[in-house]
Amino acid sequence: MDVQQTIIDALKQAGINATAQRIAVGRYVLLEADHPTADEVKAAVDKVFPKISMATIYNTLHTLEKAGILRAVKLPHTGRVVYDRNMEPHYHMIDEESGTLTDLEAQRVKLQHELDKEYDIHEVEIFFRGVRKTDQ
Amino acid sequence: MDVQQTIIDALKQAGINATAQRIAVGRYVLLEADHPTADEVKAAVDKVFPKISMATIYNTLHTLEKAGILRAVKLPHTGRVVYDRNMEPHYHMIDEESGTLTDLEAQRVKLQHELDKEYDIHEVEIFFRGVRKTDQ
DNA sequence: TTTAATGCAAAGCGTTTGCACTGCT
DNA sequence: AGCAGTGCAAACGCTTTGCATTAAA
Repeated sequence: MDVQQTIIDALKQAGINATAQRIAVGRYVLLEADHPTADEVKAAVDKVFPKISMATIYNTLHTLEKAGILRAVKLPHTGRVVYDRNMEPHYHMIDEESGTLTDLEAQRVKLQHELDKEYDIHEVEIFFRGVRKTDQ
Repeated sequence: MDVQQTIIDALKQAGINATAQRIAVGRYVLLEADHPTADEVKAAVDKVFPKISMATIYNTLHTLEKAGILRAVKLPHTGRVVYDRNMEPHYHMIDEESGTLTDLEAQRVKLQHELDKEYDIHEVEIFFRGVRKTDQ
């Protein structure tokens, strides 16, 4: 099955009408990209689908979010939004040197607290910030 | 010792020239406020010091940040910046009902991971999101 | 034909900037 | 006079909006 069809199926499964623009955006953010900003999505999609408008980029990203197959992450250092196709529980490492954002599977971090006594906790967001050690 | 003098001393200690505007802003963000936005700082300071400009608000907040006596926190749900006078290591709880931000002392949350093997970690930011349980 | 999706341009919001003005020293 | 601090207004970057146009069912 080709990539195009994979995306069309994914969109349909999510209840999203698979238009050409949505397929192009979906293909990039759901299969190819790694935490892109909206700009980067536009730049990438433009190559394949010139003249797509920023409004459609945002519309589509919001549609994917609402459908539960994409997540917007607001970065605390820049304040910018990046899009994350990893829908599993996970945290983020921000490499201060490169600016790169890396996913950390939830099981790599153990959290202990007694906040449940006071709160119904719906989500825990963690950003680690640091630099990758030089391998030696 | 009165409040005014406390702030003047705090500013001087931080190497900041204690102008009238800075005292007004400092008094609010360092003593009175609880995670205010820049707007809220302006609104509060305006009562005491009408016609202060947004530029001066931001200038002063940045000056306090650079002096290490105030911290800017970018909220992941709204993307807005709030100012935090708590300079001890701590995390944040966002009450989804009220929008309130509460500090959580670092020792209330135990974090275990082996990321230090790969990274020099400079900071860990945690946002808990949930609602306060109804006392029963 | 009537509904959904798109594209454009304008507006919005919070923040930053440039620059002239003020007021201490 | 010199200089840090201030205020205004314009610019900024990203995102959202309104609305007319197009494509699709």
